[in-house]
Amino acid sequence: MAHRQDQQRRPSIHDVASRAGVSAATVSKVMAGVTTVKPENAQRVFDAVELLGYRVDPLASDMRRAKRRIIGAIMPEFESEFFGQMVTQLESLAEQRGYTLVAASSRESEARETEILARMHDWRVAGVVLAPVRNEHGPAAAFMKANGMTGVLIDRVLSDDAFDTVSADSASASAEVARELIGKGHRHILVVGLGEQAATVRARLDGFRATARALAPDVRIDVVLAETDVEPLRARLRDYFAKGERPTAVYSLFLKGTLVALSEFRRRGWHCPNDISLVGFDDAEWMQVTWPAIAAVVQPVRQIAGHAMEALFARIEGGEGPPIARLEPCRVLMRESVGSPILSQPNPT
Amino acid sequence: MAHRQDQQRRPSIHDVASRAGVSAATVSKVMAGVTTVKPENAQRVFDAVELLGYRVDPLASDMRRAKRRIIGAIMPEFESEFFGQMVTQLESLAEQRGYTLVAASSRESEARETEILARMHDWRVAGVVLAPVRNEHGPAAAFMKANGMTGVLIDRVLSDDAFDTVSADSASASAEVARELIGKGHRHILVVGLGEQAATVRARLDGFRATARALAPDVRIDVVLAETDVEPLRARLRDYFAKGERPTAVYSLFLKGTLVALSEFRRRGWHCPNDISLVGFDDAEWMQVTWPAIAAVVQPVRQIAGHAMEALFARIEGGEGPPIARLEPCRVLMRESVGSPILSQPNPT
DNA sequence: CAACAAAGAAAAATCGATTTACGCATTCTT
DNA sequence: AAGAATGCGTAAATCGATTTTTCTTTGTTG
Repeated sequence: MAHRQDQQRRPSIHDVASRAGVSAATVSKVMAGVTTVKPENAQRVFDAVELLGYRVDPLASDMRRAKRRIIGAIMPEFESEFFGQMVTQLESLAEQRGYTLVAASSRESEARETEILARMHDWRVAGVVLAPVRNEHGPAAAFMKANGMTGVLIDRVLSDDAFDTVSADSASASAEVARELIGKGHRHILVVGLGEQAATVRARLDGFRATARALAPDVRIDVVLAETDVEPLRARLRDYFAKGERPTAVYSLFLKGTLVALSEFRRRGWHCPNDISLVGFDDAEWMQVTWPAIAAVVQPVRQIAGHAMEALFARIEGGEGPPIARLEPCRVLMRESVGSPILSQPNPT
Repeated sequence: MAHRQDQQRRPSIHDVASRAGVSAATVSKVMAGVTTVKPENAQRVFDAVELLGYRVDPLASDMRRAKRRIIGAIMPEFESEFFGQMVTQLESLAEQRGYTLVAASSRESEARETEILARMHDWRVAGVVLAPVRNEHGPAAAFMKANGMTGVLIDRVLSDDAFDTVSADSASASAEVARELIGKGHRHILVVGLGEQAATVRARLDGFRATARALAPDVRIDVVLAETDVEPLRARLRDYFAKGERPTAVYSLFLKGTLVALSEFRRRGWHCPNDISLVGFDDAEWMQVTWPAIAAVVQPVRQIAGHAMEALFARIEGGEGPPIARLEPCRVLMRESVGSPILSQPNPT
């Protein structure tokens, strides 16, 4: 009997109340830490809670609030280290504040992004951390605005007129990559990337180009981009090389681009850095153990997650004022995949 | 006014009811697809729903049920492709059934695992997909049993007396790796891995050893394992090689082990497959673009996720019977990192 | 000591659904 | 044609908390 009750039905606030000989309202106050309860009664409540193993039902607890203690997170994907770490961080930060994080993957689809958002709106989430598939001007952000949702935009965004934004300082990082490559003597550089529409791609491209041209006006910068899918990018890159183009360095604006570039190098039998140099935006654990180690721009995941949550909770708690656009500085790790083009000329194709 | 209402307060079932001129109970029935409502009334409800943009509040809707339409997922981490894909799949499957997935990372800690589970129990989740940090005998599974929770155990498990389990067929895959390596002529093989306590490590090790010995009784198999952390493993591996041990192939039982092995090869200037062969459990996208491409055992993520959810929902819907332990077959991709030891002897250290 | 203020707790309303119990017409049996 | 069965709805109870309102006490003060 007792056993069965333990297993089947959890004690409610009323069970605690009757056990402690007080009303449910008093139990609620004690649980919430309100101080206007006589110490003696509070103790009786604590004892009953202990005895019954009572824990507040967060679902019932959220019923009466307009803003529930749930945060939604929407990421383009979960498979990469970047978003994996991001979700881990966000979850941890939400938990610290007593919120539950519900994460969902838009799987690189703007349509799904909006569907997920609608479902999160159904849950009356207190706020949303959205890493949009393309940029801040998509239907998802519009949905959030139209429905008066609280949220923060991260990663593939620059700034918005309704929401706070937090992203990596792509332009500065790209400028540093440009300095490194120009400094090493590269004068013909190919930039590859996915996500033509992503706000950050423009920033990365422009930041790179401006700095490279400023340092070496004679530099030639070619660009090969594709929208969402990897295969079109691969095809375009293949065409580019098939035309006989022979840049001395490749700068990839996204992780997937780095993988595509590497696999094209493989196909052609080129090795880094002797035949060609490579540096990519987005670091990954494997990049430091391969031979050669791959140079990469490291995004400050913790800072992005931290500031995003900070901004979000400030808004949830009623913070006013114009939206803030934050840019977090990146680190550029120049590894073995980058060398000097002088050294790469001895055995030309 | 109207605008404000649109933005601030979402319509409730009562708003729909009064607009349609019926009771809330009738609206509830129409939304649930009950057929005992007069078509005319149903139409009025649909119209009102359309007009007001009404959507059921899942939180309120779950209030009255014992089993809420929420599924919990606990993974050791989110940073690797394997668990990233797993969460993506689980989320998609939960959504298909009208459930919300709440995912959390135990960050490789059994203590956190239990805390998360307690929180999910507070939410009265209908079921849990748990990928335990160590194995099925940890405190998390015990907690689930003690509280009568419904759940499925995946990945680092073999079988359990209370829960259905789904995992990769580590033993068979390892046997195939053994056949490949022995077939290529390797007679001194090092097995490295993390997670001594993981159920699957034992299976992988035993499967490998049994088959290798059966095919080549003279084979020498060394083992270097560490519990949870990467650094102790790295140190042990370094010691092992420092002693002058010179296996012709390394089989890593976990992704992190593969990374550690690769970085140790780097340190010593060894190249695959000429100086040493390498094959790892767990595939990753980058493994096919590096030079050499890294041989790997591919785990069937979709199958594991699919069968886990199938088993879970069967139990949620009251399915009886003894727990089922499922093993899903893996694919072994032999890539360039594996060669013949004959070829690797020309330039010995 | 009457009058009034402040404390503290209980009662009741509320959040937004679902579900049960029951009422009122019709329709079906025999 | 009386009684049972059925179809379709509604009112009210319920889920488990929080919050507002009301009601006792107790304490203070003129």
